[in-house]
Amino acid sequence: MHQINKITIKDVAREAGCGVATASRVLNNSGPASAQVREKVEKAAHDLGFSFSAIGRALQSNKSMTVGCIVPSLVNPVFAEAVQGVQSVLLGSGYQLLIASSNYEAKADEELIENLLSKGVDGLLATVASPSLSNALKLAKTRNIPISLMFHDPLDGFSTAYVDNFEAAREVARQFAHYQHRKTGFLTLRFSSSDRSRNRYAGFHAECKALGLNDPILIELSEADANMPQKLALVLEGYSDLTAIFASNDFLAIAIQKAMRLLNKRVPHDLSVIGFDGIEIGRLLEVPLATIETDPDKMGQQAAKTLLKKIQGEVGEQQPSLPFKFRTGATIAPPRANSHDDDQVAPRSPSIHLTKRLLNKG
Amino acid sequence: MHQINKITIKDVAREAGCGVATASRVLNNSGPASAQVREKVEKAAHDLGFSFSAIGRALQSNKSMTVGCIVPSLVNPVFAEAVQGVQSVLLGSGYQLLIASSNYEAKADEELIENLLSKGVDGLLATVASPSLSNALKLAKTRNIPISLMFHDPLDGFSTAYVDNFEAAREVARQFAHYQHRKTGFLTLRFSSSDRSRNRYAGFHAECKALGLNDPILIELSEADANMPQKLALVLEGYSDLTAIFASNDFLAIAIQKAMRLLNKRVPHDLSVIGFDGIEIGRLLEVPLATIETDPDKMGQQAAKTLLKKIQGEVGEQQPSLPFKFRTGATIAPPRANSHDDDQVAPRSPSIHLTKRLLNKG
DNA sequence: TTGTAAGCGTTATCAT
DNA sequence: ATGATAACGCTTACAA
Repeated sequence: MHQINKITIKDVAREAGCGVATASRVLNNSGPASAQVREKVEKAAHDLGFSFSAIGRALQSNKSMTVGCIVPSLVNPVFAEAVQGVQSVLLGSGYQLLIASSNYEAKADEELIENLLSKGVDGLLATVASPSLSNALKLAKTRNIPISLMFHDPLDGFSTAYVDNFEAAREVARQFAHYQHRKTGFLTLRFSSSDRSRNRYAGFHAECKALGLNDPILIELSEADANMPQKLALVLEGYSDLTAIFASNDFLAIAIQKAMRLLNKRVPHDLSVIGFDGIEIGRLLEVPLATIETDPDKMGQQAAKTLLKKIQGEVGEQQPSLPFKFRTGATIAPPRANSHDDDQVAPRSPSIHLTKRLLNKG
Repeated sequence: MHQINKITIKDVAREAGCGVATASRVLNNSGPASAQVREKVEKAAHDLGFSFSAIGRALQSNKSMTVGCIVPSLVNPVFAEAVQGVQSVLLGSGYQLLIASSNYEAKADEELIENLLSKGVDGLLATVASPSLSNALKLAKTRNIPISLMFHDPLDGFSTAYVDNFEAAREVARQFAHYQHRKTGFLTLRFSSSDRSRNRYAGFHAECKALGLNDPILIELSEADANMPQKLALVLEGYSDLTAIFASNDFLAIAIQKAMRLLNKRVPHDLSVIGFDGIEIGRLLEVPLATIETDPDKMGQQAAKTLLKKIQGEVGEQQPSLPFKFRTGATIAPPRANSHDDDQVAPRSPSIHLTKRLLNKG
């Protein structure tokens, strides 16, 4: 019951009273044709509502005019913007995007890429758990399918569009140092499966060390911790000696602010926070978020441009890392003079009591 | 230089020393085969690293195992979540998603859908400027390609997954009425090209009328207005008699809060605000956003499920509208007693002066 | 149980 | 300038 009415080039040729080759030539402007027959073919195609089958074309030309793109998530605005950037570049190019999101699962990465390959994509844009361990990416290379990575640091044999997470994280350490913080933490989700997060921590750690700060505490959250401010508050309570936290992304940073409010504490008075990504909403907050600004849209654009070059047989060499910028905000300030000046309005309830209260809420 | 190494089923057959039909039957478990040859074929396929070409299959079976999806934007979290919902449903189904975003442009809608059709998608998920005016959608129907709309109100001949924008907007009016507001506004982007926005305004307007409030003022913003709090502030200044604004989405609502801060006014003291969508971040704000909560993820899921049913030849009947819920927040309160109690700390500068100051900033 | 061959829609080659 | 035909990778009659 599906697909009635499929008009093929044969139909057009028959209607126009010519051979299929002629019809093809006319419709593609790919060869000679008398004005006579040209007219007839065009009329026939129009009358019949003909449009080419990309599948037939793909089979014959070995080009699908499709680019595959795999990202961990589309809900994360960082990736969504990157994809948007990709789209904007592809728009005029004749290529279309086949998008898949892995939900941050390495296994899904593999399956989806294989699927993309079987669909004959002409190129691959990817942000995966681990490019170097991906057999599917290896397979793509074997088949000589152009690949551009996004968000990943440069890696042997791949080209990538990225910000230098390590360097950006060093800047965060410098900012904290500048504000006299010594006891810092790094808050992240999925530390083990995100090279971005690991690189950020590494850079942060290295620069803290270099500047003589304490080693930053690594705090890895579960999905649930991150999504429920109450739970996050409980976690943060356990680290009340820290005066500053570097959040691996802006959402976490915003969640921290919320959690601190639940604890009757204030940002930046009781805890300074710096985020990462520079999402737009950070600017609109009552307490504008200090963060590392990046440009995922541009990242997507760069990756897509490089990929197109490669597809067209050009070199598509590795571009330098994209710029980042520290955007200051009201979430960072010097630490309180010292822990004894509890002149806060809200009394600090004993931890265990507070914990119960919070749990009952959640 | 591309696509070296393409292993086809012919190669497998040759390597296994059998005919292609046999290889196909083995690899698909679609017919008889001796244990002997079965083994050989499997080994050959494995050794050669064979994988099927979806293109070849699509051409022969007239099924691409691909579903096309068109949304106005992926950066808008509402659509991103819907797409995520779609993906989650499609995940186990064998169908893959071909995504396109139109950037809210009706012309792009048409082109992209046609492109999708030429790629032989087996079904279409769409959120477009105007389903009823879309020739491309008409074409899809002509070809008997199943379609599910998302976000659109029910429309003759289409099935859709949606929330009842009209009803939801009435609830907003009721809330404002309950808090004694009489002078309200409706703030939106792209009023003319978004049926959602129009339906929301219609419902809001109708219920305001029914409850005896003033007719709500329709305020349509340009992209620039919405993205720059300073500009938005200028706009809002022009409507200082309003005591409550219904923002067509949560981002606008958050932007209003920011703009009011720039004007040295406060939400909800000087202006009550209710948003739409219920994005997560609204909860995390210092002043949690009152809004209409919807579930775009579920919307995507429903649309995808219905579409799959249709593709498989089942009925896929229209589902009822998805539920929405008013989520109260700190952005709504009764209007100030009256305009003369200017006991604010910040003096209200004369409009013209303020305007200049703001413009210099932006 | 197995293999040969037709056909899906297109384009390129090669005669005419 | 035009048209017949092979080829792309696959599945499915059909024949053996």
